[in-house]
Amino acid sequence: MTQLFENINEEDKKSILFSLNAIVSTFPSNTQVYHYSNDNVIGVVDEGIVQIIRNDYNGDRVLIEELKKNQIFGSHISSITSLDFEVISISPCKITFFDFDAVYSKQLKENKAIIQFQENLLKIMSDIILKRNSRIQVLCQKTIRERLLEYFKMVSKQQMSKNITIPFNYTELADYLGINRSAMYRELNNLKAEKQISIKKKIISLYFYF
Amino acid sequence: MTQLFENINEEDKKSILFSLNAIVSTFPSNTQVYHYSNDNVIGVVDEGIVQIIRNDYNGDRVLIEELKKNQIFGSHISSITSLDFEVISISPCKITFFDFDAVYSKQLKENKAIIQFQENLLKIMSDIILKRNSRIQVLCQKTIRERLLEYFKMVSKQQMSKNITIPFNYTELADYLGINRSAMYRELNNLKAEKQISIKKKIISLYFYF
DNA sequence: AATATTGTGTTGCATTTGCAACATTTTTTA
DNA sequence: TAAAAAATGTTGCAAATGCAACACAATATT
Repeated sequence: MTQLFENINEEDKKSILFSLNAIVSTFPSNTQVYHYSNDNVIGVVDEGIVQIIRNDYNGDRVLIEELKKNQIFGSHISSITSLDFEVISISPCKITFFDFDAVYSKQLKENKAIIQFQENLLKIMSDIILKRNSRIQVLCQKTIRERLLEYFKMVSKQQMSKNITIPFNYTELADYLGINRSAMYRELNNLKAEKQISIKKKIISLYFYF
Repeated sequence: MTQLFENINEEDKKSILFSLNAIVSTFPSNTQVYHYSNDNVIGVVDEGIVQIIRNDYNGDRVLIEELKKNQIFGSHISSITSLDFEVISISPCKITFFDFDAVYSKQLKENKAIIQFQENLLKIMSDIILKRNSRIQVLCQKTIRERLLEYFKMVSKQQMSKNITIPFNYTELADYLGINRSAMYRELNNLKAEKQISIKKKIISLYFYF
């Protein structure tokens, strides 16, 4: 996974962050990390874990994404341009905010390191697009069983193992898959009964071929 | 919507395309436009319409996206790194292909217009991410009714009207929403019966408040 | 212009799903 | 460490959904 300051030395990093009006903030757990504004702010997670969540008009919450160290969010890439989107810390965390529009300011065009920075940003964006595509692939599956299996295959490919570790708790997993939690448990039990999978806490072993 | 060569003159455009090993190809309707390769190729739709499609292991097709003039696709941003992804022309079309990795080659760093090109590419990517997020928002709705309404709201916002024009045929719309076609019709009829919407061919009028 | 293909629209039925309402366990917070 | 909150796990039931199998209309193809 590409990082924002890959191949950029400390000095250039400081200079870039200064030019981008960067601000570093810390937050306790369970706090709103990002408030809607008209500026195109990008946030980088330096420490901790945050979630991008949208609250439905009917009260359901949609977990858009969970972000860890070095991952980014912002109005340009997270649809958090409306009030129903939230970025929430689920552990104490440290976030660097900077101004997206400033990335292409004239001032910065003089700085050579900015080209590397832009390249990193572009690669991060293409990573995000690939992640979103995978998510769409899973969500397009019609049945709960198909969603689970598609998701398991995806994670198995990422983790390069048939024993996968779910990066969510099971309530969040249901949110992520866009399905009802209890219906998900039912289907997990069916899969267990058919010996397609086995579950030990957050480790799921896949016994089917793909 | 940002375009790849916005604020770049013809001369610079030619120079950039040359450096990126660009090739312009034309295709008749219903043809495979993109074949999997190890290179990180980006395709730009100059004329016509193409669809990015993934064929499921169980035979269902998932319509990832429909692309028109100036929109882009590629291995870096379309998950078309595996053989089950296809890019299909649904009308005669003209496509410019270029090498993604060359965008940051040393040769190009000497060219000033490339900075504008990189900026455009970055903005296009953030547009794509926003589009994918909207799609996820729709697909996370649990019922067919909710998906339809969420989608209608989204399109209404885009088209800035309560009389929206569906950019698909209804079979494709069902694919896009990840639901069964006949179940979709049933629900559309329910919505009509409740006078929440009315349908005339591909124009749907929304009567509910949001 | 005739034929083939694709899209539209409907319905019955079996299956899947969401929901509510629980009990229980685990984790967090005071 | 006690109390509160959140997560796990289960089940019955009503409602929603997918699927198959149609008929018909509209487009494309030869």
